[in-house]
Parts: sequence; C-alpha cells; structure tokens
Amino acid sequence: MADTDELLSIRAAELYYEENKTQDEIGTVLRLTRWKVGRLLAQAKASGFIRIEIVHPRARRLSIERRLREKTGLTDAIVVSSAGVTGDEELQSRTAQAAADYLAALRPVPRTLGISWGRTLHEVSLHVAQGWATGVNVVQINGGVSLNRRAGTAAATAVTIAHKGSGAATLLPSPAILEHLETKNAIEADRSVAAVLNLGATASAYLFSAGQADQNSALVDSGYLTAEQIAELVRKGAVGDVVGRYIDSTGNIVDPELDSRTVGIQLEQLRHAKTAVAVIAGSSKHAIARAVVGSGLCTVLVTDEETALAVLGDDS
Amino acid sequence: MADTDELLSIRAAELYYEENKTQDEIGTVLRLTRWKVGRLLAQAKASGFIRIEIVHPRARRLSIERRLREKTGLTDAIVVSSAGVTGDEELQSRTAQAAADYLAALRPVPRTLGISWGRTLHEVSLHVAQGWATGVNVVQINGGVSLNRRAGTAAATAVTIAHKGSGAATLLPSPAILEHLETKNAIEADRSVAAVLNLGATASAYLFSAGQADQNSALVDSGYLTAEQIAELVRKGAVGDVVGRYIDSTGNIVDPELDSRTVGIQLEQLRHAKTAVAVIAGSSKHAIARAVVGSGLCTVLVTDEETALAVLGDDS
DNA sequence: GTTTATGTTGCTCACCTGAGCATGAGCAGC
DNA sequence: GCTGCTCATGCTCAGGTGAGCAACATAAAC
Repeated sequence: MADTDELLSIRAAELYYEENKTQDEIGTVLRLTRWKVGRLLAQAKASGFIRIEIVHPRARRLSIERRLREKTGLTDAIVVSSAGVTGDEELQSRTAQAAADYLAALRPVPRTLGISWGRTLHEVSLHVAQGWATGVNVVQINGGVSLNRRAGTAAATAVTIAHKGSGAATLLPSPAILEHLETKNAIEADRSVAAVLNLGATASAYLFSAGQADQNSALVDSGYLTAEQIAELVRKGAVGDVVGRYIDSTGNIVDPELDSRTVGIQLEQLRHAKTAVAVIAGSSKHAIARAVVGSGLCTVLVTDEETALAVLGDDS
Repeated sequence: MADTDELLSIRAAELYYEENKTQDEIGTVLRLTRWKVGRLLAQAKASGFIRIEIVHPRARRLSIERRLREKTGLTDAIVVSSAGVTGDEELQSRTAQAAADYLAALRPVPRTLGISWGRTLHEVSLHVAQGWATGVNVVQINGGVSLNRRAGTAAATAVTIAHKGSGAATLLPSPAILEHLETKNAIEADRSVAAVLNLGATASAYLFSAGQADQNSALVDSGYLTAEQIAELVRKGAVGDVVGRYIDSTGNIVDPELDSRTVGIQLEQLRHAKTAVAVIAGSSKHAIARAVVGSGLCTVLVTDEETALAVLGDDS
C-alpha cells in the first residue's frame, strides 16, 4: 500500500511537473480524485523526490542562508548556489560577484570601508558596480604593499573599490609581516602608518577574505612566509589566516610571536565591528570558514553552498 | 534592462521555489506587482533556469518519451530517469524494472509472448509482477540453450516469466549459432525445433533486448563467437546484435553467412510484428539502440534517459 | 510634431490548488 | 456487540495563479 502510493506519487509528479497537467487531469488519468492527487504530490515533495534547482550563476540558496543566520550568530549570510558549477575557479567568481552585490546593497552605506587584500578581494573589486556609493573612504586594514609584483593588486583592489564608489583609497604602506619585532614596532609607530591603522580601526564596515593554511596561501606566494613555516603553523593547529593572522579552528592566534610581527588590524577589532563581511569560497577553505564564523570574526558571511554546509556541519 | 530582469527573475524564483512565498509576497519584497512577478517566474522557467528533477528509481521522463513517439515511428516509449544514478548497473536495473512494469500493463495481454535471452531479459524476468497474466505462453525466439552454465539463465528467464503469468514456457532446444550451415538447416528441420520456431512466429508480442558489438557481448561470453570474430564484424560495420543477429547502423545484416547459421526468428518477422518491445539500456548500447529504432525493429522501446537522447540525436 | 509599431504594465476573470472539516470504514479493547 | 480511536476519503471555501485585454509608454518613421 505504502509502496503503491509511492509509485503513484511519482507518476503524479511526472505528469504534474514534466507534462504540466493539472491535478484534476492527473486524477482522470490515474483514476483518482484531485484531492488524492494533491496529497500524493505533497507526499512526493515531503519525501524529497522532487528536486527543484535554480541553475544560474547568480542563484542563491536562501534556505541555507536562513539556517546559517539561525544556527550561527550571523547578522546576514549570502550563499551562492553551486548547481552546475565546473570548478573552484567558477565558485570563487560567483561568490565574489555576490559579495560585490552585497556591498552595493549594504545599508547604511559605509563612510569608511576597511578591506584586506588577496585574490578573492581583487575579484570582488572587479565585480563591484560602478557608483555603488558616493564618497566612500576605502582603507587597507593589513599590510602588503610592495615586496613583489603581486602587491600591485593589493593597491589596485582598494583603489578600484574606492573609485567605483566615487571615493579615495588609503593604502597601508607596510609589509604584511616583518622579520623583527623592533622593525614592526618602529613601522607601526611611524606617523604615516599609524594614521592609516587608526583610520582602519574606525571604519564603519569591514570587507575581508581568509586564506587556507597550505602552500597555496597568498602569504607564501607573496614571499612573506615559506612553505615550511606554513607546515609548522599547521602542526600547531592553524587552519588558515584572516588579515594575515593565522588562527586555529577555535579562532585563536596560533603563533603569538609571528602574530606580533604582523602589521594590521587586530582580530579583536574585527570581532567588535558592527559590520564585518567575510568572503570565503572554495573547497579548500571549509575549515577556515568554520573557524571564522565559529569565533565571531564576521557578522556577515558570503560563501558558496558547500562551504556553507561545512560551516553548518552538514557534511558529516 | 534584460540583465536586470534576468537577475530579478532569479531572485523571484529563489523566493518562490525555495522559500515557498506567494507571488504577491514576492512582489512586496522586490517592489513589483504580482503580475510582474508571475511573468518573471514564467521567464525563468522558459529560460531553463528552473530545473525540476524527480529523483526516484522508478521515475520516468515523459517529455522524452513523447519526443521519441513523435520523432520515431514508435507506438510507445518508456524512458527511465537517470537522475542520481551511480553506474550502468543501476541504469539497467531500473530499465528492467520499467520493462517488467510495461509488460504487466500491456493490453491486450499477450496469449503468446516471444522472448530472447540475455542479462537484460533475465533481470526483467526477476522484476515481473506475480500474476501479470493468466495462462500466457512464453516462447524463446532465438537459440541459446546448453553450451555452458550461462545457458541456464536463458531457460530460467522464460520459465520465470511464464510461471509468474500462470503459464508455460516453450524453450528453443538449439544453439544460437552453429558452425556449419548444414547442421543449422538440419536442426531447423527437426520437428521439435521447427514447432517452437513456428510458435514463435505467431506470437502476439515480442520482448527482446540487444547486445553491443564488443567483447563483453553475451554471445562471446557464451562461447558462440570469439573476440576476433566480433572485431571482424565491427570492421564490417556491426553496431550490435538483436536475437543473435548482427546488424549495422542502418539495421541491415552485417554478415549474411554468419546470419544463415544463426537459429531463431528472422528480423523481418520482428519488423512486421504488431507489438515488439525492445529493452536496451546502458551507455555502451547507444549505437545499437539507434539502429534498432531507426530500422523499425521494435514498436516499443524501453530504455534509459541517455540512450533515449542518443536515439533522438540530442547528444551531438 | 505627429503617427505608427512595439512592447510593457496593471487589471478582470476563470480556473487551479491547499487547508480545514465532516464522514465513514477498519480495528483494537472491553 | 459496542465503544472509541485512527486514518483515508471527498467536500467546501478561501486564496493563489495564469490567460487574455485594454491602456500606456517608448521609440522609430514620416
């Protein structure tokens, strides 16, 4: 009986969804009343036999967003669908697009926006809509200019976002990590750097990404850290970095000594920010995404479907 | 504008399908009238952004069935969905199930049913419902008893289907292919064999499968042909076999000499049958399925989604 | 400036659909 | 055998939704 009903509900679903017949017509075909058909259809939906997917680069997964808001303390969550996606490349592009859209729709429009840098943020900057704000002040919140050609993109990211928002970019003229603590203290004390750091601390919103702890990290690429140093950090429990600071799965700094030589905003400042938007996408960033959300480093998470599910713990 | 509308239609679709909101509610959220929302939704559907899949082992693809009936001359077509399928194994099992269901629902119920043998038909026999007919006569239409242990299943297939239909099985006591033409003529002339062949020729319905032309063929497994012989047949244009007879993509016999040594129903008899049900599933059988349908060897095709699309020529 | 062709918008209406409710069959316990 | 319970069934009714239509805006052509 239950078996017959299941089969019937599938037949009904075929006629309803694939042939666009009305429940009444289906009733005639299957010799059922239209109410029975309605109930079978409801049953098919409830049993999960009907899968509705929105296949579009800019499609979002609202149900996952809701669950994220409810289960974590996030103010907001943006989850892009990964239906029909081919690789991590596209996933990150979609997520960057979504982050750019979110930034443009953010209310109140931030007067001062603190941003980090990296491949993700750079892509976000490319997608930000022209005229997303009027007179915004974009401030870098972690060091990274110079050192090699990659650094150019860090500045470009800030400048592009600022320009598209009819504003100005304030760059942080400092390396991300210094070799000696004294140098770091000295550079932070320098007026030009201190001023930028102070401005960053007062930003009305933050937009940043996170890096996974492996040899593909942007910090390795940029020459700030070696693959060996990363391996050592991983041994100590590091899952990734936020604004250049490596954290473990609970959100704590992994290596205080290294951290003391890192120039930029403190994680506590991010934790206390009213609006901190984290953009994290890709299968390699599940762990760091979890750590960021779990330790309250952001109030808003922009991510992809799989990463969101990992944060929710649905991948077990 | 078209771009804005597209994005809007995606947002609307998300709210409609994922959040189960009414079009009116969506209108309020997106600041649109409910008619505009309705139109956006229709547009999203028409553009193919909404993909509705019925995920169930026994789900069928009615739209493909309809296209098959229209584009080819088939009386009927059964296409099982391959949504969420893991391998060819499961695909064939689903298709066999569907074929069994079709047989049970066939009207008028066949008095005499001619069947071939093979892995596919054997699986169909397992799925046929108890009591699918009352007093059916199941006749083998191509040779294959004895020769090795595999042959046992050929008899079992016929017996099982007959038994479940409260009837008797009539086996064809002959090998599939004989080495010498004289032996074949002699065996065909034998009264016990001739009687079965005559009975098979008068069957009110036929149920058969088809084999691909490669070394995995059942005819190779059974020892009737060697891998080299198959290779030679392929060189001559063979795409597969139906009731032991190898055909090319246009449905013509590839090797008349070999064919003359093959015992069983003639292809022309199948072509003139009022009801000839072909059960063909799996990625390796696309070519033979195409040949069977294209040359009118069956009036009904039971297959899987991918094979059906291949028959329709949608894989180009 | 006027006209015409085209596409968009908001509406009416008829139909489709889901929720809630009354009915009656089937069944276990007394 | 009767009672009370559960559950499937068919119905009423209150929305929800799509087709068709008239009004309107827009833009190209005259």
